[in-house]
Amino acid sequence: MAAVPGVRALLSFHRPGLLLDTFWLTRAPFISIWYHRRLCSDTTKSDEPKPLVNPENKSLLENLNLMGVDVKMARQRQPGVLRKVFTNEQGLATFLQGKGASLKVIAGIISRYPRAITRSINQLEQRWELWRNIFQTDAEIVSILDRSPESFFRSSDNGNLEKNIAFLTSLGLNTKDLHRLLTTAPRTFSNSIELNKQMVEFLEEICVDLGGNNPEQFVKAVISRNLYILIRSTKRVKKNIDNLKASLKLSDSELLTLLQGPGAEILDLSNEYLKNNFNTLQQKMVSLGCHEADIKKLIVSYPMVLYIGPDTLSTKLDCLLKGGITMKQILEKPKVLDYSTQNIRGRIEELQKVGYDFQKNGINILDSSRKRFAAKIERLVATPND
DNA sequence: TATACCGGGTTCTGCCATTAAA
DNA sequence: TTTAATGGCAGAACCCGGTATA
Repeated sequence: MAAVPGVRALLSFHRPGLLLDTFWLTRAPFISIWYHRRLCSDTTKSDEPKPLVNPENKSLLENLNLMGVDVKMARQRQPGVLRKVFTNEQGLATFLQGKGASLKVIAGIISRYPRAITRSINQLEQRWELWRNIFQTDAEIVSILDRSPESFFRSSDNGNLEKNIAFLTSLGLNTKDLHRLLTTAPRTFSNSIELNKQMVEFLEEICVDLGGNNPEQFVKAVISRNLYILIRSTKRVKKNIDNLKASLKLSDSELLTLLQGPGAEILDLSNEYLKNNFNTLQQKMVSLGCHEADIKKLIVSYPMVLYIGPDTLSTKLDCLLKGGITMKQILEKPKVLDYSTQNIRGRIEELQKVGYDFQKNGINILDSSRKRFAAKIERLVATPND
């Protein structure tokens, strides 16, 4: 009976859709030896206790080692793959090399997502072609695979991928949007089509519930503003929306405007993180003499303030206040919080050197690109009274 | 010409748990 | 029982420049 897995594996070898096309290129020389050894050992040592799991495939390990794969990492990630009899590591390597991937990149991909070596050449070629509908070059795809191998290899269901592309296009997302989506959140395309549909339907419902009359446009706006939304659960997004509504005491129309505007950007944050950040911000602002209306105003006009971690936000606010800027000014121009504390501190110091008066001239100067800021400083030095 | 407003670009994977399939 | 496929989670900002307007 112990020989059955080996026999089954050999029988399955003749089933369509398996790795026939490349297998003989990879370890064909090993198979007869392996099969013989497996049958002999299984029949002659039947008294010995059966191992709990199949042993690792030694020739596969040798191959992976030769390819520079971090076998220890691969074992930790997906141990089952190392026990497989039929794999396609050489085929995968040849395929990826043909697309311009270096040996180091290929080794990195297999180390981090070993299941990649179970994909057949046909599957790889089909999937690559589908991605190429969105990307201009192979190099772009290679760089994403290098960054996130799981996104490309986790599913072998190319039909699902094709349906996803069609579905996302049907939402009114153009090639540029799809490109951004696949570059930024490639996992979206490995989601089951049902999961993506679920999120889209959920967002449409939110829009309608809030009195919106263009749910399609709402969905497009949210996805376009937050490319990570489709790789989050509806549970998470719903809880964030509920929390925002309750904490800020927003009317339906205010919430709708917020969500399809800048508020979309914070919907994918973890529920606890968003809640904690809100509480910390509230405490900090109250301690600075702000009222509930100020807090609401700040979050509605600049929701990204809730994206900033508690320590960073506190340090940043202190830095601005210490530099002579008032809370009222920050509430008027919250975008200044976009910039790093280090950047703000440096700019305040430079402006103080040239005698810049924040009360008289405002704080907009802090919210400008490096180039524009430098040009402004030059002008201030040339004409100090400006 | 300088400033204000606003939106876009960058990047966000790696792991674990659960379910389905073999 | 094992493996494959899939869902879900934690983590946590900064900068630039086009265009409208004063």
